[in-house]
Amino acid sequence: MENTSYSYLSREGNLASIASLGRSVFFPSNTTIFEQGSAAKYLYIVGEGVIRISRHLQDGQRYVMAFLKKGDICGVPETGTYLNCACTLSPTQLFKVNVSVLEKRSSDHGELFSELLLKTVTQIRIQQDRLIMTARCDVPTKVAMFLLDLCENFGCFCEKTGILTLPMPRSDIADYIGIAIESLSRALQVLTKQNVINRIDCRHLNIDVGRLRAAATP
Amino acid sequence: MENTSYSYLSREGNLASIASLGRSVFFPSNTTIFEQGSAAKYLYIVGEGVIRISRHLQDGQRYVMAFLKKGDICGVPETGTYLNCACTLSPTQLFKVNVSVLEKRSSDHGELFSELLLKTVTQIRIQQDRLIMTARCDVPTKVAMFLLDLCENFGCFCEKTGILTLPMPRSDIADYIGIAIESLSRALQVLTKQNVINRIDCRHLNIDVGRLRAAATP
DNA sequence: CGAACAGTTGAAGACGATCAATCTGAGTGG
DNA sequence: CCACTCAGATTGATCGTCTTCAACTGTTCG
Repeated sequence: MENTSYSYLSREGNLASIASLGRSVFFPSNTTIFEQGSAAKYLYIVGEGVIRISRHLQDGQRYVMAFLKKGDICGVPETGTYLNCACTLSPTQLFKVNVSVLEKRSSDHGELFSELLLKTVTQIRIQQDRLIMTARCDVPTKVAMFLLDLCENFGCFCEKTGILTLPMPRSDIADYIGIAIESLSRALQVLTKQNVINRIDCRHLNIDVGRLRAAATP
Repeated sequence: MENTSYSYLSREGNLASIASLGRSVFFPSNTTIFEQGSAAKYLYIVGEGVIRISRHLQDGQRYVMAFLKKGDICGVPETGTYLNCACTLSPTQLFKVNVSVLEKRSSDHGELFSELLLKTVTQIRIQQDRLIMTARCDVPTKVAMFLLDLCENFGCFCEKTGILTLPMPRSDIADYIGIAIESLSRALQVLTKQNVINRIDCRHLNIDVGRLRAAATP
């Protein structure tokens, strides 16, 4: 594997140059570092200890997104608020970097890397949502969420007619959601019985967006 | 929600400055853009069309990681090879950017953003693996994968004694894996019966790493 | 027209969730 | 030092959901 064309990414990712912009802070065991929903003013780099990153869902359930260890990073902002909460599992030392410092650095450089960074951070958020969906929702809900995503983001839904044109076959959808093709078919049956969708042919569905949104809420 | 402290990330993420470095290319429907495992020389930004990103697993199964649409990005390299394969679902126009161009730009700027970018790209890869695990593996396999991760990456496994010290309670593990606490307990039973692990007390396990690695392979 | 593939439907079984009961172990106060 | 307590962890029994395998339907294209 040649190492020339992507060395910009393959160097030691120790985050030293970022950590040096912040200050070292300590937390005892079982302490909240930041709350879900609060303003994301700091980015943290773990020095020592183990941290739990978790998400509190509407229904009271909890999902643990990650366990962080030395060299890991959390609090990279995208929307301005923390999407998850962070809590120590052991006495922990962190480097705390003010996000405004990054802002300042960004203007010194070109937009290229910050654009790329934004895209990757967005993708992490999307994958987190998907992870929760995969782990916690039943099949009809998963399918509804997928259809809603198609309607809202893929430009294959006609608002006038209410018709969604599926750009991919059943097998791709099933492999995306992580279910069997047959389960997908049955979930579409369920949604049809609930008058959420109406099958025109296998690539065209009539959608009641309001009901779909309800069906896509766990 | 104030917009000052993170505007470096909140500007329109259209990737225009990156796309401008590449050239426009077209693919017909149902065409492979890149194969899983091949050298990652280009980064792609979707102009028009829908692309399927999928992963082929060892056992012949397939998992669809994502469907990409206008403005989405794929092929951001981390390890030097593509981890997934990309295939068009419709006629597609893309911007194809040589990774070496990014390399060149990186050296012009500080290391800060490329370090951050590497971290986020790594996190995306880890989340992808976790997504596959969550969707496709049975509970004992999931638990084995988790324990192996702890042994290899969290510094809580003593090679001499073969004892793993769990840094978190059962509830955290279960919420991380996405299973019930009781299922976790039963999975540990199964692994014990297979002589993969041996319970000392609820925070300490004797581990047979070789067998654990086997149990963690789907 | 019929072959080949995509999608749907049916029946059986496996797996994990849930609820309830029990066990363990660390911390507390007598 | 020993009961007592309470949360965490395990075990048992039951039930529902999703997978699997199989048969069938429908659609596209030579």
